[in-house]
Amino acid sequence: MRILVIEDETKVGCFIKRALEEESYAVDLCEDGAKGLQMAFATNYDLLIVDLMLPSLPGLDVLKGVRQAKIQTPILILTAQSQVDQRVKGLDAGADDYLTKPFAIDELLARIRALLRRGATEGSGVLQIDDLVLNPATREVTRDGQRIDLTSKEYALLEYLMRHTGRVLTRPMISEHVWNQDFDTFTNVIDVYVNYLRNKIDRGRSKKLIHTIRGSGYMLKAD
Amino acid sequence: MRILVIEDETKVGCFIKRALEEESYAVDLCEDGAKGLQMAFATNYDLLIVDLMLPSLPGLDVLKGVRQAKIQTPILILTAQSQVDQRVKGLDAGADDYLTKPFAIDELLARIRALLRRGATEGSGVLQIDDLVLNPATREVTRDGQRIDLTSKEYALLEYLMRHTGRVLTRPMISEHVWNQDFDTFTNVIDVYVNYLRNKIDRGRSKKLIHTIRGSGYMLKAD
DNA sequence: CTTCAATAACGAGGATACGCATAGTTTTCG
DNA sequence: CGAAAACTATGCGTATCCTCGTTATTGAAG
Repeated sequence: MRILVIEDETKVGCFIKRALEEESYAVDLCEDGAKGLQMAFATNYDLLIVDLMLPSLPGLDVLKGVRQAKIQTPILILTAQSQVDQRVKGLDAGADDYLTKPFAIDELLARIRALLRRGATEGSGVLQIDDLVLNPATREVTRDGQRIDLTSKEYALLEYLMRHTGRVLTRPMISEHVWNQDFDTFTNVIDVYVNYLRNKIDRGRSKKLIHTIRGSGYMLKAD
Repeated sequence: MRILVIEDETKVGCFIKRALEEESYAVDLCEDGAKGLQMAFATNYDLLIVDLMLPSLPGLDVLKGVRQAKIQTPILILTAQSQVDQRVKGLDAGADDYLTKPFAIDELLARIRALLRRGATEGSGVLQIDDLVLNPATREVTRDGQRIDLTSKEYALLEYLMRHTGRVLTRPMISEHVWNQDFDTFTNVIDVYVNYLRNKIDRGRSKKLIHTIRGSGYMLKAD
């Protein structure tokens, strides 16, 4: 999952970035509103986090700009305690949720999970394909009730696959959302990690969930 | 589907080419505006992707040249972040859509699908003839609800046929759009692949969809 | 109706590129 | 510093692609 953070306070921004990366999200940080808006156009993010107090361009305008461009990406806004009216305007302008500064990092992570969840299984909170269950809140993965331990990258890859079940995902797409690179470096990292996942998830099972689409990419599917 | 990419930055160009080829498009890459214009005249492309910043000939002139020649091929332009006015001029000059660099590859792919879709079933997103359904987003093909597995080339061929249902498609036409060769080397690859498709799609069915037009080529049709 | 040439369909097999597996190397982090 | 994770490098097996040669079909001419 790839997230853009637009936050001018360097300290806060870096803190958020680090926290999110520890949760296996791919994170881009931007300290300038105008530039952030461009980045939002340029890249297909899964979530935007926008501080409403920004220097060059007010956060509210970033919001409007994104929504005018018909980009449906969920947006979480950050406001100061005092800016109650700002918050309301933000939600009116198309934000999906808000958080007042200062906030607890756990609170932020919980809201993010909630927002990302919307596009997926809708409601339940866990992602599920056949007997494979992934719980983003606890980062716990089970198959047939049995616990499966994954490394950070393995988890990030699986989550991306599960959020796009039944669709063919090309290597460039995976590279963008799970790794943080826009341009291909001609490596086989993705192949290797798909292999790791297979060993932990499909190895020894009759029903395979990870399928390769030769010449195209990979797909997660029950049938 | 055959796509011409006019992009002077070798790295970006190669990346786009690879990504498109993974989606089973036939791709020509050209790093020079003047030459690209010639290629656009010479070959009947399904889509043009043009970078507006080119060395020899400005991308805008390529655009104008193509449109002056009454070529209706959809055009997608690439612009840098700063060139907002360029983008507007581009759209005025006949471009159908734009993308600012850097961009997300799946954003590009989505736009391409949208542009190619226009000429077809218009809107729904899936191509359908009788009980044969092809979904370009998932690259999934079904007949009578039953899943059909196709290789990359088989899929590319079928998509081309389905986008031109009811029209006679000559071998040179097929060769140009599905394979990457302008001039046939007197092989029978096409015949062979039509045969493969028949085995998977028409074999054992009373209603045949793939028809041979002796002396001309092939046609996909329900009747 | 038969014959014949042109065209298309089909089957078999070889070359190649793709993806998998495994082992080795670098990096991160406690 | 050591262990785990992230990444790179490489060889191998095979699905896919394509060629080639043979068989079947078609349509026109006799």
